[in-house]
Amino acid sequence: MNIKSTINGVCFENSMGIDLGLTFDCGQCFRWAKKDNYYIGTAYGKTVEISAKDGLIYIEGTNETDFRNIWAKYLDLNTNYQKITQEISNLSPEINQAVKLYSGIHILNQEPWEALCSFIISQNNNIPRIKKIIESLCENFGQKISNSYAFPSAKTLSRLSVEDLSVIKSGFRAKYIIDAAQKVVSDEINLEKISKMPLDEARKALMTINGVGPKVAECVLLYGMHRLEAFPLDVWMKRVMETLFKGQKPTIFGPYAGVAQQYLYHYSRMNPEKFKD
DNA sequence: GCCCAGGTATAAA
DNA sequence: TTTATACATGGG
Repeated sequence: MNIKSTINGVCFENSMGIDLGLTFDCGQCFRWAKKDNYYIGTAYGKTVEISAKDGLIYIEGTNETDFRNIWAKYLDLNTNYQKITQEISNLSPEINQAVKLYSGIHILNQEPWEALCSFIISQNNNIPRIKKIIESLCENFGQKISNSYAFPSAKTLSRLSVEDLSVIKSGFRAKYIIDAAQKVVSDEINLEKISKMPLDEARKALMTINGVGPKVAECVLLYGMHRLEAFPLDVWMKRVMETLFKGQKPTIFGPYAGVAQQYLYHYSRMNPEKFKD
């Protein structure tokens, strides 16, 4: 990829066609805030501002080294999404339409621990409040980095009590966060190893954490471990379509099809009439 | 007040 | 194995 340094960051041609709004606001991540003409967010302990203009993507607050080591991977800039979306398009007219509308979504490479915590917090919750709780978690227990806060480590959170966590108002989820942190610190849960396990084994391991069920496990695998390859796309798609046509939300996440899932999620929200019986 | 939110643990059928 | 209910909190 051809990148250039700017005064306080880098810029590069948006040849992969990433759509920042769709990518950051589709529900896969919770720490990006939309400003006037850019998104500001924190990942891997670094805060940056990302914007798109005239076919270029600008990342402010970074350098070429961090771009290559962190942001190119985080934003999944080296995956051929155009090829994926073509495959998806052939599956059905609905998917084809959805792909047209939402073809700039990238599945991010988020940190496994952050994804695990975030999706524990997401259960029986809504996105604005999920974001608030996570921001509060970072402000109260994360390391300060300039004007922002890193996501707190498992080690930090493992020492907290439910009362300590009451400041973030996560409700009944507090005990789950602490259990996850303690299992990670004791190495009973090794996210690095789990990320390389066969899918069913990995899912089983994640679900030994109190408060992690099939849905949270899928989100961690998909968004925190980038296990996009693990499900056959057609099998997953069938599940989602069946769920949608039953009038329910697609609550089980998939593969590589995470891409398609995101399309479908948006598509079903934007065109609810098409998904009524 | 009542209902719901990208669910899960628990008890009971 | 499948089905009902509570769970903390805040917004509509």
